Amino acid sequence: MADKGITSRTQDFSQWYLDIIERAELAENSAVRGCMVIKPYGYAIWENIQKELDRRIKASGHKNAYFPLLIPKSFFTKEASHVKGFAKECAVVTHYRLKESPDGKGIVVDEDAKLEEELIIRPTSETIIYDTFSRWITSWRDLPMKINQWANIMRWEKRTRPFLRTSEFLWQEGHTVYATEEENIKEVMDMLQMYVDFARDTLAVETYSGRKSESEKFAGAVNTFGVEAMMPDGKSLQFGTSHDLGQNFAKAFDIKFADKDGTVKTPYQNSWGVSTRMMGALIMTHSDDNGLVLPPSVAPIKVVIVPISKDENRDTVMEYCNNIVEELKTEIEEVELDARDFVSPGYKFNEWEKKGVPVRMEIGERDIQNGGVTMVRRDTNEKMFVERSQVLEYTKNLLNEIQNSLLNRSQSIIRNNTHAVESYDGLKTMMKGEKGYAKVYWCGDPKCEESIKAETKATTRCIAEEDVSGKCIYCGKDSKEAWYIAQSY
RNA sequence: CGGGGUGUAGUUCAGUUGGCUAGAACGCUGCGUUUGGGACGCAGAGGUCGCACGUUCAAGUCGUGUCACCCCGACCA
Repeated sequence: MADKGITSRTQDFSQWYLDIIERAELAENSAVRGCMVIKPYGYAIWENIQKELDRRIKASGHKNAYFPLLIPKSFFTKEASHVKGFAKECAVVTHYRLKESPDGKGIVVDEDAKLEEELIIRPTSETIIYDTFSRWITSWRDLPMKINQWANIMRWEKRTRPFLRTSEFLWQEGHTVYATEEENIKEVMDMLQMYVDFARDTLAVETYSGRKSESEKFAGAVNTFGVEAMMPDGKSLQFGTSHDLGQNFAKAFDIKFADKDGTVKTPYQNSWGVSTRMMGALIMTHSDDNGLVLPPSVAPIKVVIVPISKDENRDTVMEYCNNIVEELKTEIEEVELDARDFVSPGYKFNEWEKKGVPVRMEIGERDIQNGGVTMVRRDTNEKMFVERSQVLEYTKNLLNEIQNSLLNRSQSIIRNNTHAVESYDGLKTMMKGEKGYAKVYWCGDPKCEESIKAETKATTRCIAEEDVSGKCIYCGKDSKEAWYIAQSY
């Protein structure tokens, strides 16, 4: 079941992984660790993800905007629990100028150019956006205010892992302001569901979603709801969150509006985001020992055609291939003809497998004589011969079939790795072995949660069921809630 | 911040009790032969052995210091 190989590959930089990203080498003595360069092929995957997410976000009524990278320290400290949650992982800008070193060796910070107030490189943008909102919002007519930002952010994590926790990462953060609590909470849940649907339909990743515990919630939020995916090694990956901010930030940033009844009121807010981390979920969920496996919906190249020819018949083969490319492109944009004649077909097969292209066509003299093409699907490595006249129709169906099949596999992984656990000993055994999600009763006491974490490394991921009755797995007291708990990234 | 480890070619690494002009594989460049699962031959380019100081006739190798990175923890909306 668990493929430890895939997981370990996301933690080091093996060869095939280097097709997508590489470790940033910023400088010989740079203290910046855990930044990554996203290569063109990797970025193309991200762009496909962005495109579909952006469509869904706009469909929910949000408009894209952009706010500054640098946040004055004073903004940052306005909401008490927010600053407490992020303070330990912030990069701080203190100066605005360099100068030649007095000893003539290189460049040093000009101490005369010290900023009066330090600037924080955004670890998230609530504070700078809400400072702006306080000026944008004056009347009930300005609400709801629905804004989304695509940006990079920086968190100085003590330990980084490629994709899963990098110092700098790309994300999308949505910020909404409502006049009423009901509207606000509805959207918190709607956006959570949007992420669940996106993961399922586009990434072919099945998830659990629901409310987070007090200790796991966003710094400054009333409630946080998370989306969790199961990785092949039995650990859970949180790849999206939706926060009910209540009036916490509105009060801290003095966001007010005059309502229809003439009184001045404080609005309600929510925020939600997903990051390049979900590319980690995508890679770990689907890939195998031969490299990436990409769902067609996000694959930069959906079909690759590898011509197999010798000098004598190159023209014939290429003409046949070009003809097929032309036909495919009428309905499938992402088709690539690998016309390089300086690498062997075997090399190409391997290379496109590493890159996770869903469908490969191998076309040589033999196929032409048989009146068709050889097709190979990446997810199962199954080879098939398809009549020339059927190629377009067959390819479209095959791409759908691959998308569905990857989702089915993800669904069985999450299902097969979820177990209702009654006894604490059972939980300990599970977390030492196969891991996965334990569905347990928990009384809600943070002390039980903390002890479970200390003894099993498992944390509460999200609530599984409310209004049920059972006994807390740790203390045995009455519990009305079942929770998914797991070790996590 | 604790524990462990590593710094030698673009990459991964070898380099013996200190000893000759510092090596291999992959990658890269050129020419030729190849091409249905990571082709082969020949010729080439490529190194301040992390840095500093020390011991020695002699240091990639030993010592001290320093810097950087990796792994395991702790931490992580």
